[in-house]
Amino acid sequence: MPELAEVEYHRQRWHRVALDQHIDSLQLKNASRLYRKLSPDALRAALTAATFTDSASAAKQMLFRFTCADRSTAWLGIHLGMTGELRVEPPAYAAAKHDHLILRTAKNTLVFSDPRMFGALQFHHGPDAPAWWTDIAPAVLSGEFTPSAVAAFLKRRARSPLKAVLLMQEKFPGIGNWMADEILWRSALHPRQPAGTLTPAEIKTLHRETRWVAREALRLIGASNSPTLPDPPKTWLFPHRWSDGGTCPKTKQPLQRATIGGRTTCWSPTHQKLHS
DNA sequence: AGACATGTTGCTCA
DNA sequence: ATGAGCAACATGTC
Repeated sequence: MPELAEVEYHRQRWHRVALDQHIDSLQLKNASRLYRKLSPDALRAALTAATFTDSASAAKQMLFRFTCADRSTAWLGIHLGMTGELRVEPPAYAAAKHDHLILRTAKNTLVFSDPRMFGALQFHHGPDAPAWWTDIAPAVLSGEFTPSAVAAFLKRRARSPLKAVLLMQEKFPGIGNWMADEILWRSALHPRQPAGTLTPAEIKTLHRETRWVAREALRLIGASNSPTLPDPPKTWLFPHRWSDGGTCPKTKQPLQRATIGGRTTCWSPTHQKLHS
C-alpha cells in the first residue's frame, strides 16, 4: 500500500525501536527478486554486528544507515513496491513465507516482507550517501516544488492526462495512485484533462493541493505510531474510491471509475469536469 | 474462475 | 531524441 506517507509510517516503525541498537544477526532470502540491485553477501558482511545509526524516507524510498563493526558506514535502501511492509516482531520470531530480510537486535526482530516482490533492496558501503538516494527528485513539500516548476513539467507532458502526470516520480516524488486521485479531486480537475490545457489558476491549485495532501497524509499517517496503518478520514476521497457505488463526500453524487494512465482512477463527475 | 491490486521498468510506436 | 501507452513482473484476495 505504500505511497509517501505509508512509507514514512513503516520507516518510523523500525526507527522507533531500533535506533542505536546493535544488529546481532540477519537473515536474507537472497534468491528473491528483491535482491536484484545488490550483492547479498556484501549486505550480510556489512550489517552483521553493525549499529543502526539513522534513517530517513523520501518519495517511496527508505534509507537506513548503519555504522559497521569496523566503524565504516553502510546504507540500506528499501522500496516497498506494491505490497511491502516493515514490521517489528519479538526476538524469537521465526521467518515467515514472505519475509525477505530480517535484522535481529537484543530486543526486537525487524522484518521486511513483500508477498508480490515488486519492491527492491539497495545497498551501499562508504562514507557518503549513494546516488540512488541523493538522485531522488526534490520533495513536493520542499522549496523547489514551485508552481512554475509544475507549470514547466505540465507543458512538457502536455498531451498526457493529468492522472498519468501526477504519477511521474521525476516531478511528483512519492505520489501514487490514491494520492493522485485525492489531489485531482481536491483540485476539481478531471483525471483525463490533458496536462497542457490547464489555466495558470488551475496550475496554482494543483500545486497547492499536491502539497496539502502530502502534508496532511504525512501528519495523519506518516507520523502515526498506531499499531495498524491509519486511513485518511471520511471527508477525503480515499475511503470512498475503492469499490463501485461510492459517493462523493463533496457532492453526494456517485463517483466514477475507469482506467486512466494505466491505473484504476476514481473521480467525481459533477465536481471534476473536462474542459478545452 | 476470473478480475483486480496504494509500483516501476522496459519495450514499442509515433 | 522525446514522449505516450502498455505488457510484464509474482502473489494474494475478493
